[in-house]
Amino acid sequence: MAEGTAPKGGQALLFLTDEQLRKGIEAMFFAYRGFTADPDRILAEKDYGRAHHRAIHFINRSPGTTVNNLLSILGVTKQSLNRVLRTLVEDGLVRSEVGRQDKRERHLYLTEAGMALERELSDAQRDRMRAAYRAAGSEAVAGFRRVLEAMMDDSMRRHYEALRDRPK
Amino acid sequence: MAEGTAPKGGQALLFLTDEQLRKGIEAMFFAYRGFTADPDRILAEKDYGRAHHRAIHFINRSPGTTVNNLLSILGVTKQSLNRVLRTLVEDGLVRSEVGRQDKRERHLYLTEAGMALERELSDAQRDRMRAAYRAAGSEAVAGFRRVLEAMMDDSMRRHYEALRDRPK
DNA sequence: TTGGAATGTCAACAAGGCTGACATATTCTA
DNA sequence: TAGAATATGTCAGCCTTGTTGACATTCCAA
Repeated sequence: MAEGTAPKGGQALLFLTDEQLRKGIEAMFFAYRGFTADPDRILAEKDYGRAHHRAIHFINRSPGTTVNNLLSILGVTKQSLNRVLRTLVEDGLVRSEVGRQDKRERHLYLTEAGMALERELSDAQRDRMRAAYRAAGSEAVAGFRRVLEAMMDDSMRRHYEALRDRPK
Repeated sequence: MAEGTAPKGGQALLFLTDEQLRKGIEAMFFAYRGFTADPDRILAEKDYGRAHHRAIHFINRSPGTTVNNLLSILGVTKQSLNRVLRTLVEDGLVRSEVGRQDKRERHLYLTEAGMALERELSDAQRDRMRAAYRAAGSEAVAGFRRVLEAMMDDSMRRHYEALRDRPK
């Protein structure tokens, strides 16, 4: 801890100018565009959008997840998610199974084709992330994650952490 | 440099697992939601959207900027931007002035009312950013920015840097 | 066994992206 | 100076992805 500040309590009391904060805000804005650019290009070719990517990503991360769970991770309405899921099921990328215990629930899985697209998308996104990490160095990476984690809403952080250490 | 890796060349050769990269990707996703949540709430009350926020932000950052410049910063079509600008001008938040040298250009400025909304939005966003920075510590902040900057497309980084050190 | 809660589907609407075509004013250039 | 190029605005229409409302099915508890 402690760098460019006088640490008083246990936590360093950072001196933060509006200018520094504003740079962080703009960095976030411009970087997010880069973050989504590569998958967006792949998706556009296949007539899918970001919503499809998000669904595919989290189904892959938690195979067998229910629609409701996905809903609360993605933070959209069920109607909105449903439209995306329907096309993915129609196109044979996602399989939807009626729950055994509770038949109201649908459990979602990627098919082989779904996994193939997931790999293509996440490879592209990981490539950029890897390049950024390499360019920034390992200390930067740790800091990057810490700031992002602190920026999340609590409900999102819960989802994030629930996914964290599952090696897939 | 060098942490959890064997530094070979001048640049540390980070050892990055897919797992680490995936966490970074998910952190980015969930954090961006938090990043936009507060302004989104304010905007919703006033029947504006994120598109209005973006326009207001960058007009504030570069008063007198032209439509064309804004277009290339925002990366949208002029039709799309125009729809937003028209409502902002109609509502008296933005002023559009015919250029003195080149009368084809329009120069954009925030009105008093526009500045007031800008302050409200950026205060909310800065508050969250400040809290995240404080929670993460000053070393983390530097790393955060470095990774984000490395993640941008070149064209976006140019815009970002052009804005960087202007104290407003 | 029945009424309420949970889950998911269908229909319709809005915001904000997009393309294409075109008008207007202005500036630059051959 | 005529014509090309530039900067902006506008109309029309499309798509994705959000929204709300209405409704069907299933489960569970009183």
